[in-house]
Amino acid sequence: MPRTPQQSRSRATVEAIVEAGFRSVAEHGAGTSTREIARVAGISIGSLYEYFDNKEAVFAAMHQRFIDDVLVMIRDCMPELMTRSPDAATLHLLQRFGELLTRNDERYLRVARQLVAHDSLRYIEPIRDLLMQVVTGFVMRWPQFAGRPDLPVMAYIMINAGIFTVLQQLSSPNPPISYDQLSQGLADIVRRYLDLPDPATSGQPPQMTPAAAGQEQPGSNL
Amino acid sequence: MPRTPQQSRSRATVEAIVEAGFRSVAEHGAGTSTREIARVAGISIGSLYEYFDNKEAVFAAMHQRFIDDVLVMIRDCMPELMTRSPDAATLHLLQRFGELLTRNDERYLRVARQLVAHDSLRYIEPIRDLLMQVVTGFVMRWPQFAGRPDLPVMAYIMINAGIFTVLQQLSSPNPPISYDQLSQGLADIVRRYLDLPDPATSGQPPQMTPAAAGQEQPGSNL
Amino acid sequence: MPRTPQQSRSRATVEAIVEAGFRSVAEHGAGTSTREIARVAGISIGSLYEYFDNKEAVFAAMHQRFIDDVLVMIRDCMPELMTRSPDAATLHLLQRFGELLTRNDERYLRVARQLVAHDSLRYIEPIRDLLMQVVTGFVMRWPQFAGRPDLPVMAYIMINAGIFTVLQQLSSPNPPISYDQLSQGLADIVRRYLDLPDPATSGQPPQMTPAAAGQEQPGSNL
Amino acid sequence: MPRTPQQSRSRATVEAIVEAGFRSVAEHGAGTSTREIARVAGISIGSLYEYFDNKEAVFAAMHQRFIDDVLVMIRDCMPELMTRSPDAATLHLLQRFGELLTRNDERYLRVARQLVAHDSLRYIEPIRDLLMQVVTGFVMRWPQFAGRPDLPVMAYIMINAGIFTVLQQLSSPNPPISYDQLSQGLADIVRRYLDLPDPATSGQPPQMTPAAAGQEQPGSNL
DNA sequence: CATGAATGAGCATTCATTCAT
DNA sequence: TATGAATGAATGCTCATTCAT
Repeated sequence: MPRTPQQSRSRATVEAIVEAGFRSVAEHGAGTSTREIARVAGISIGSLYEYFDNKEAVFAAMHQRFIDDVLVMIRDCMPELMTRSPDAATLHLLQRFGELLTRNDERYLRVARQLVAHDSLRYIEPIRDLLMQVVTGFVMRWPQFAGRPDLPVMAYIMINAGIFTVLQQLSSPNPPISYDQLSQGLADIVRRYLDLPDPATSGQPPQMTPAAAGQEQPGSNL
Repeated sequence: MPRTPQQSRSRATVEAIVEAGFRSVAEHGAGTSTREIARVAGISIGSLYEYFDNKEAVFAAMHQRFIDDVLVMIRDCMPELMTRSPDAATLHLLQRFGELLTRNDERYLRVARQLVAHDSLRYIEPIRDLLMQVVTGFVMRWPQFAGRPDLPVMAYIMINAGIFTVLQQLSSPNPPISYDQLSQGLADIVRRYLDLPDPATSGQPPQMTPAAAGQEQPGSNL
Repeated sequence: MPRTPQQSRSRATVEAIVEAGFRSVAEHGAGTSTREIARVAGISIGSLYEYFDNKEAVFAAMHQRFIDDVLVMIRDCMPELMTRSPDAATLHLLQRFGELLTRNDERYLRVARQLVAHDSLRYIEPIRDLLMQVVTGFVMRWPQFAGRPDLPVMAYIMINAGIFTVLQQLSSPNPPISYDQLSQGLADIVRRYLDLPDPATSGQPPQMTPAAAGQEQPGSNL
Repeated sequence: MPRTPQQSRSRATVEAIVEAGFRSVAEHGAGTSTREIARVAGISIGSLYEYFDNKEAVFAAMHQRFIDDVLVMIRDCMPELMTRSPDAATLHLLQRFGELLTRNDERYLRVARQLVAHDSLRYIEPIRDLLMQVVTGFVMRWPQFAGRPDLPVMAYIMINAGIFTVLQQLSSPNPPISYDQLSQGLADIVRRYLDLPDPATSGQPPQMTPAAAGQEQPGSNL
């Protein structure tokens, strides 16, 4: 029955343990021991168990920390995203997501791969849900997309494709394509799905207004 | 240390161990023990170590077996694939891939998720390489795709997207979309990338000839 | 190290700890922790160690409390016992003893069994000594018993037999005989030892006077 | 899943562990560790767990060993017991029981006290049952006892009284009475219950025949 | 070749006790 | 006096691996 961190000292210790958890996983993999985590945190093994019920709880805290940071990142992006076209927004989000995963010695990247291996995949649902909200936001701005019956399905697929190809990309020691190419490719898939013009070949301004975008594509093939 | 299986008896034992490995992982998860594997294989733990250096080697053999079976499956499909349009071929391949992963108590699905969690992601490179060959095969039949500078990149992305979204789909207890929707969606992404006509709305026959396909889409909007 | 409780506040804290000890043992068994005892007592673990040297000391205090309560109970009974015949007194005492052991969630029963398991059996000596005094009291009232050379030995045996068979009886989930049968049986053993008449078959009043009792059994076969 | 000891080597190891269990409990008390038991047995901790599921299983084996030895002892006595009067048989049994408990550094004495402390009291039921059979044997030889309605109850009480007073006696460092006095006293209680003549004062031979005993006590208070 | 008993490092977890505040 | 965070030795148990037979 670990204490709830009420005081600043306790809070700092909890923080140190989670931090040590990331570091230990980075160094020894998912099979790292509570002893190692405590050692890295600079506390005794007994103290670790003062703050966490068991090893699982430490990992859950790490997972939650990762998820929370992703959610914060997306929310931070939200206003910026809404000023862009869907494909440009995709590009922007992928950049930010890649940065987040590789920050701090790639700690989140390792944790994210653990999440895939465990049943813990459910942990990423909040992320998918928030991204679906982003899609909904776009639909309100580009009403011509609203009628597509396959929008929810395609959004779900593209979100998953984005998450997992990025994970795979960042986990590869020698990826055959660059992260930029990956991002551009995913954005291209989004653009094609929405029948948006190719900014590289089109003479039109890439930063079209939502209203204009809708009018320019009256014959949307849906 | 362990002998190379030269004789048929030895080969059969190795086979039994790998098979037992799949069964044990299916029943006890990735943390299954060498004892359990030996027990299921019907041999002594000592014999297991006659044929495999260590536990890791057994898992590596299982991974290799999985990869080999995927490669065989793709090669088997190859003639059939070449008679279809790229998007129809995608659909066909995804069906076969899904079947392979869920065969035998989902044994390959479990192993595939382990591959993601480990550094073992490199194991799937041969699969990607073979799929790239499939793409090359299509390019030879549909010459109009050959000139696309982004083809290798987009193929790589779509292959990865296909593999990982399928893994994620099959691993979800309650996926929000069906496997069929996922396959259709991925095929749709391929179709849009290649500017192929939507078989559902187009009045043209979906099983167009390669030559026709090229000529029918002269004004491709890319 | 721990202070002697001189002030009422301290005395109350000691009391709270002992009380919490009984409650914790009742709930978590003999292996309950000092943390749990402190928690139940509503004090910090640090405070517990202000009043008790160690865990053992808390248990010793509980044992002492149990012994003291038994002694008080016997002393309270004393006048009543002296008005009865020895076998009737035995019956009365066994009833009171049983009640004491099962009071308060059987707390004393649990403690008593611990005493048997530990070397702590010496704790019950004061009880035996007091019961021997009860016997002495009877001897003064029934002088004909005084001459028996085996009286101290038999008294000792019967006292022990009474204590342990009662403990065993109360600890059994499904005892083959009832507590009442046990008490009657033990009283019967006392009655037979003293050659007292069977109250069930004898026409004489069971509440004979001590003097009469002696005269009625002149030919005692001892 | 510890192996069943099939081979003589295994059987010897199991034996060594049980033996070490007794020794460890003798030295360190009931709280002795599996490590200590393994050390005393001269094997590794891993081997201990090859033969026993867990610590509890080792203790259960010790308990069983004790119970079995008591049962064997009683069965060995049985023919001898049946040639004696009930009180003489009681005396004989108590001597043998005392010897068994104090053999081998009093190992069984310590274990027996543990049995009292645990819920393991149920372990001694087989002993009580066998002793009840002994009583039944006597009843068949001394038919005049058969009609006593309180015989089962009194037998149960005396058996328990015998077991627990002996345990208590042998556990006391300075018992106020001798083991011989205790045995004589318990036998005396039996004799009085059955209205047998006092062998010390009676001119009759103590080894009366069962038939004679029945005839000599026609006015048995039953 | 096969066996399986034996090993012991390692792990998660507990808990009596201390001591700085 | 009181607190409770911190400690770390100790425990029950697992399991990959070895090696004598």
